[in-house]
Amino acid sequence: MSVNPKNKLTKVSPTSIPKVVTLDMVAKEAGVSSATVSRILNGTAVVSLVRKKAVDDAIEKLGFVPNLVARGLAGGRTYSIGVVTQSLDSPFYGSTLRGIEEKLLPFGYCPLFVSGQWDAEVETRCIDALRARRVDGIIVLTGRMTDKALKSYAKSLPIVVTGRALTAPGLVALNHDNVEGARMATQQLIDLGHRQIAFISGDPQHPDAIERLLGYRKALEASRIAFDPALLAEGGFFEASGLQAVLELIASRKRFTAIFAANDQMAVGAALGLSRHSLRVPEDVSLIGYDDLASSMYANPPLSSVSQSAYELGQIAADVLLQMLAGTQPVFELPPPRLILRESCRRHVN
Amino acid sequence: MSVNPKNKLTKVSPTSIPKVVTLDMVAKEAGVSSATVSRILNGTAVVSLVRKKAVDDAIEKLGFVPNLVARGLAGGRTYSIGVVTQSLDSPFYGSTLRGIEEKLLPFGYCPLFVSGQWDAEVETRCIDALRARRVDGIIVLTGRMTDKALKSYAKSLPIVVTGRALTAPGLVALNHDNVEGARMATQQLIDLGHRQIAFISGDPQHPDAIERLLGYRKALEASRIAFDPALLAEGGFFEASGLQAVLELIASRKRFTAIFAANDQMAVGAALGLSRHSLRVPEDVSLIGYDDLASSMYANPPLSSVSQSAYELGQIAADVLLQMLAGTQPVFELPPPRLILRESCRRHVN
DNA sequence: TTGTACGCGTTATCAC
DNA sequence: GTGATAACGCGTACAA
Repeated sequence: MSVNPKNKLTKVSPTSIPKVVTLDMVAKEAGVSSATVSRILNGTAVVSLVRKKAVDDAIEKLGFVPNLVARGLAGGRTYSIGVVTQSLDSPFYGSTLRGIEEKLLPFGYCPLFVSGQWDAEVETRCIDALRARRVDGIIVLTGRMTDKALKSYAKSLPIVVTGRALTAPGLVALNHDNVEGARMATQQLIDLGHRQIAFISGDPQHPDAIERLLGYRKALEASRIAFDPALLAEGGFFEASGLQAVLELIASRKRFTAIFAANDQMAVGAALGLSRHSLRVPEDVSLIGYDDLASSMYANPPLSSVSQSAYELGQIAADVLLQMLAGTQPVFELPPPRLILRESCRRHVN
Repeated sequence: MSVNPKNKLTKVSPTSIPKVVTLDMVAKEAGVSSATVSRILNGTAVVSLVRKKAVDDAIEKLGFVPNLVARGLAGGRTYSIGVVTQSLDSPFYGSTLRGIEEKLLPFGYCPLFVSGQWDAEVETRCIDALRARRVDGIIVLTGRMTDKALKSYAKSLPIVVTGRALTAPGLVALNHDNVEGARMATQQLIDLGHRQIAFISGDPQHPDAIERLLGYRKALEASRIAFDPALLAEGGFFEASGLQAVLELIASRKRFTAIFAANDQMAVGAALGLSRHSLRVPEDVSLIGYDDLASSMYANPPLSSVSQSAYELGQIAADVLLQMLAGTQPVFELPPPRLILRESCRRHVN
């Protein structure tokens, strides 16, 4: 039984000052003009040390906290970034949100998360809501909206979007190489001696799904394995659909020795479906997923997967937006897909 | 292979108007005063139909979108609610955040999520940041901050906090009955004939952990089973700690036929640890978790768990805050813990 | 270096 | 009902 080393007390004195303190009050207290206080707060201009000391003391004494709403109105920048995710409880995007937040905070920016629910109309409303709140920029995670609509928004606001390949002024797209990731996963199964490899695709509306199917087929072709539509099962990126897909696959009596699922959630569902029919992973069927969710390491058995580092993606997206806001040409490097091998796949033996 | 029924086109026309349109411009266009436009926008007073029509047309024509920052400054309310969660990628709180968002949006409020990282100081900074942004109210999910600090904040801002039992003016606490939930889970294992029931606790700094241990002991006492410290393993609420705890338990050579883990993530880790030693769930060891994560239904085997309906919790928290903002005495009912039985536990046979 | 004065876009308080 | 006009709290020319 481990002992917690840092048993530090959690006593924290709140800054709570019920009264509202304004910059003007600080100015009065310090005996200077409000402009001087503002200058000190923003480092806009050089201020004499005596006055600076007086102002700092006054701020401390009164417990002054700048009103960011007023600052936003006056300065034109709100120091908040809109983030359109699809669902706040997505295990994949959750890490991305964390990456965004951690990158933004040190620079004084605060993310404003809204969810688009995989619906173009909802997304549009989200973006409009963010614009009404005068965010300084927007990060869109994948999304269903058309490229055209996105480009149009980019005219008035810097935008970073993931999961697409397009370029436009004021718009940077961060596109993960799904084809290559899927190819790697499939190739791995081929290298392990598998020839009947089933593929559980994602929602065909989703570009990721299409690209991953492409990568699957690409690997098969490279090894001169004929693509068999009977080995293709359509899923919807959630666990339930992976389970369903495997049940259909089994019911079809089509033989397969391995499954590549277009994401980890479906892979987990598939694993359950297999065990329902007493098929063991990896003894009877090898299994690989996609996304490398944090939980996949603890699946039973630990799931092999293609990592597209959701957390880093968030950090990069935020970083790129920060660069755009700074007015510099954004430079960035997207990590390539990485195959994470765990215990869910093994060599096929006849 | 299922066919997607709603193959609706995703064409959405963006509201994008690069030019900034102000309320004054609308007023000029409609030939009325800005006050009238504001009144129509907010329904503050009765306006003649002719003018209303003119204003509505002008709004439509110019594509006017109210500046919520300016509105916040002038009106004193920002229509945004601060939400202090602990980690944006928590599978448990993710559902809660979704519940909060879905409840708030229809009322014109927008949640502002920040994460406290299970650290009282970080939380304090979060709340200060939210106050600087002039949120109308705050929801704190559990949190490490002292009750005293929280009460102090509540003096200047309505606060809803989960995972605590305390009352104060301007403060409502939504407390889940952890003791009862843990008691139910343990009792279930006892009812199944288990007598050596190990308990993997959570981070002892966390009130939930303490209460769930209490519930575990309460159930044992009720059945006159002596509490055995050797069956207690300390975890930290993450998968890794559940795995570690089980390995320690096994290494200690202490016999046990069932495990109750203080949350699902540790339960999943524990399941992996058991399989590392060729112990099957539930044939050799029964297992119950806590939280009923969305993914637990698809664990292998599907995990029995105590549900505290994270999603509903979020909805209720938001609803209570909305009531406080409306000035009414909040009424609400917290759902009791529910035991969700799946395939990870079974009757103990000698 | 420092202060004055105005503007940011909206709501709220008056009179009419 | 409706329209001036004063806040709201801060940034920033401009002048000193």
